[in-house]
Amino acid sequence: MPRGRTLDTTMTNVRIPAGWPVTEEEARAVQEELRGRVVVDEPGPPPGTGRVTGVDVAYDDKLGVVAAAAVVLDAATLAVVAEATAVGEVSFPYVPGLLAFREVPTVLAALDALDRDPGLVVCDGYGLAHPRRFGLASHLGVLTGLPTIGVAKNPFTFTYQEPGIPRGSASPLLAGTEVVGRAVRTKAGVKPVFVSVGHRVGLDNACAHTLALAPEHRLPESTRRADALCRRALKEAVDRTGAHPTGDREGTLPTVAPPPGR
DNA sequence: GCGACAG
DNA sequence: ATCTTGTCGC
Repeated sequence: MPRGRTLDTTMTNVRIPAGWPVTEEEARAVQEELRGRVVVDEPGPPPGTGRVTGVDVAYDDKLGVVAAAAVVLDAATLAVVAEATAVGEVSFPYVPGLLAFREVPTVLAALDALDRDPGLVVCDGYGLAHPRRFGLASHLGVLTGLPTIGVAKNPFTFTYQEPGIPRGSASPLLAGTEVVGRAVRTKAGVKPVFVSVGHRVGLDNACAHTLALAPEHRLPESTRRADALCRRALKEAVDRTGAHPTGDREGTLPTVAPPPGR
């Protein structure tokens, strides 16, 4: 029984929820219905206090497997205080604008498996910066009630003026003339990250958190830790149950518990 | 109609 | 996201 890490690390298996959208039309209808529940009039937790949790997912599309990780950091020190992972079956294809339907079930399971309150949740993707103003971070926020923000690596379909070179420079992220987020330079001279509000957090606070979480690298430590953990979890899940060169190659997804007998 | 498009 | 070796740099 390998024990590599020091922290309590939970691992959960996930099935696609009954009634989960199957078509793009159904998924868009769900977004339209949930978008009204996003709360945007709260400033959110002050940066540098309490806890911040990074979430991310990794895929093996060939096997239809997805792994999610949630890593809880102490906001003041950025020390890891808790982690959890979940593995499941891919619940939706990648469609721009419908990313949440691919990630939400497994991410929710990882968050549920944590042994303490996540605090602010930082997503790899967008919140209000979305075609229907309901990206992954907002979706996750509405479903959990937790404050969330989105920090994306690409501008998606939005436009922005290049921020100044120094770390901390920023410029509006625009959908036409509407401000949907902010391009934030977390590292001098390096491509900015794209921050948007998810749920129960203001944009200024979301950007302040992002900068506080990225003192050294372009991406927030929360995202970096979650990214590394979900990749590890995916690899371990595939190594453990996936296709062996000569072994049985029955559809043995990690979600299917090994039959007791037989 | 065609291409672009978070991860 | 993922496919992929070595290589330059702190």
